[in-house]
Amino acid sequence: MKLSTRAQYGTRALLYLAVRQEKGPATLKDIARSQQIPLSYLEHLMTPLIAGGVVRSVRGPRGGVALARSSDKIKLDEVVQLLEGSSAPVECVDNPNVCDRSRSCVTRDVWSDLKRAVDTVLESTTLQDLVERQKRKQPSEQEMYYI
Amino acid sequence: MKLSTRAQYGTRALLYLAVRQEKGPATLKDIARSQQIPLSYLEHLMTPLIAGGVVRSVRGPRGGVALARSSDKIKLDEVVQLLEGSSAPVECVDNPNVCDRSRSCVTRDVWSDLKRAVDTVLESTTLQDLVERQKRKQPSEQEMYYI
DNA sequence: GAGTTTGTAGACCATTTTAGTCGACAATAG
DNA sequence: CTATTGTCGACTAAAATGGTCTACAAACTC
Ligand code: FES
Ligand code: FES
Repeated sequence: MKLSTRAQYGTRALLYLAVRQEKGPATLKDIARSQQIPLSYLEHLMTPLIAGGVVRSVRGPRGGVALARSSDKIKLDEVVQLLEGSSAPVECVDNPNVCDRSRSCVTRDVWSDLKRAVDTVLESTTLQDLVERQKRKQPSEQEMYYI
Repeated sequence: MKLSTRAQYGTRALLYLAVRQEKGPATLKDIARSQQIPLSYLEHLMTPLIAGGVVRSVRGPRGGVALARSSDKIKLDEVVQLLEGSSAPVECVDNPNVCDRSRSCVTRDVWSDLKRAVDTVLESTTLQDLVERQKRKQPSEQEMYYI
């Protein structure tokens, strides 16, 4: 039940954008430096986030990326879905046909419960929630370095 | 958030043992055939389960493996732990020192929530629960083939 | 419109993990 | 002793992961 670095890096990057939302777009370079993510890897994480409508980008000088919506409208389940795919721990939870006996398989029921539990957590957490938790933890922090 | 085949195969194998618990040990060969698991792979799954005290084994003719305890005393979290390691989605949840800022990291808090949610499901499900769910689903099934 | 600054797309690659095989061996029933 | 079972370790093929690099496209500045 591991999460790849994609979701970890991606969430950190989005949190960074959420914190400085009013300051306009941030460059990928800034995000990469501040969040300790390899720049050329971060590019690849942005692609699905942009395609998924979570982030918008502006090219050219003074460009960068920013959240496409306000942070309280972005739930983590969407972020994780875009970066890692479904949260189903085994494929047949989403797609019963891959196992021929899935109709009567009780282990599949457990894996479904697992997916439901994970989604419940991720659906109930928005980027704004993270920003607020962070304010509570380090109210006087000036810049947000590596989380 | 994927589960490897180890946990899937392992759980199926244990469920098989739970269903036929009173019949004494089953051979690995039987389990492998019935649950569609490569025999030589199944051997490797049994090792940690035996070491972890979930399964006991008997060598020699008429030998095999059986549950080491009654099925209602075996929770799935133990099984998954033995076969996959911790359910923590990122390492710093279990071991905060791997990230230097873990004290103030809010994304880590989310991953902790995730682990908690997963563990809650797995701790509240025993092999006996699975057996009962199965009886309810296919009360007249004679043998348990591939789940 | 030349030049610089940004993001975009794709091919490419090294390492690690996963899933599995194989062969030798150990225990034990008969 | 021998057949039958489990045990252990080395090995391997294939996939996933985590990343780099090059070429390019858009947009702003002068
Ligand atoms: S249906 Fe897919 S594991 Fe049983
Ligand atoms: S502390 Fe490990 S990801 Fe933030």
